[in-house]
Amino acid sequence: MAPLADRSVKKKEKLMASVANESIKKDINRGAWTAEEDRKLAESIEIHGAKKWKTIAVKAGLNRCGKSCRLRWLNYLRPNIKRGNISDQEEDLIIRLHKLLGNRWSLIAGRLPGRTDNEIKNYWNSYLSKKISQKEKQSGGSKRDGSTRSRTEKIRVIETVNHEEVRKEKNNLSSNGGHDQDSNFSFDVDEFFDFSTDLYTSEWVSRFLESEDGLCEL
DNA sequence: AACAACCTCAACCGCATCAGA
DNA sequence: GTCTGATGCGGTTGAGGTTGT
Repeated sequence: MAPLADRSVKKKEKLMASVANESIKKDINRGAWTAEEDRKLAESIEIHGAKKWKTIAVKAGLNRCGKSCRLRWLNYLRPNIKRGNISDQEEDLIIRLHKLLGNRWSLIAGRLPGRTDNEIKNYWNSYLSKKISQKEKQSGGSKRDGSTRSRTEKIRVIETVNHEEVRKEKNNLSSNGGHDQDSNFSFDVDEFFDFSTDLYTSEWVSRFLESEDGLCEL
């Protein structure tokens, strides 16, 4: 691995190279937030509300883009945020919801009060994905050693497994209702379920979670 | 102790969607 | 209808910390 200083230089070069990026043209602050910036952002949101992020950034006197402010607020400064130590129950819920919804992190986060989509995504990518890989290895599913995969590749594998599991879940559910049990049944979760409204998703997920207790074997 | 390899998580990027003009 | 700016989301990156040799 390249030394930290080298990596930093490379990152800067990469950033400067992307001339099209508006924020760079305007010489906007990037990287880690300072306590002072956090304070200014929180104050500005208190006054203007958590909307119009560009305005909030300007009014707060922050040399940041609106997107960056929004992300900082949602993932770090927002009240009632739970940090660290994801409980067994939460972990179980994440696994079950991911099985159902795939990488829809915001929807999953919506079912876990105080948790952010970013946190759940990170937790999945850094911890749960490995747990599932190990589980797969134990069941003799993969010929290749999981440790040799790149992270992106690992995620892809999980996604594939996930879609297969979702299909099975739906077959199970539909068979309960006396529907098609054909093993060649092809299922597209996006086509079949309308995720366009949170209300629908929320209701459906609740019913799913109530009805599938014990389905997760991890 | 020094270095490399690995891990975690905050932050960024690009794209899609939405809302208002 | 379409253009434009704002917002939201998922994928990816990389700084800094931890662990292994």
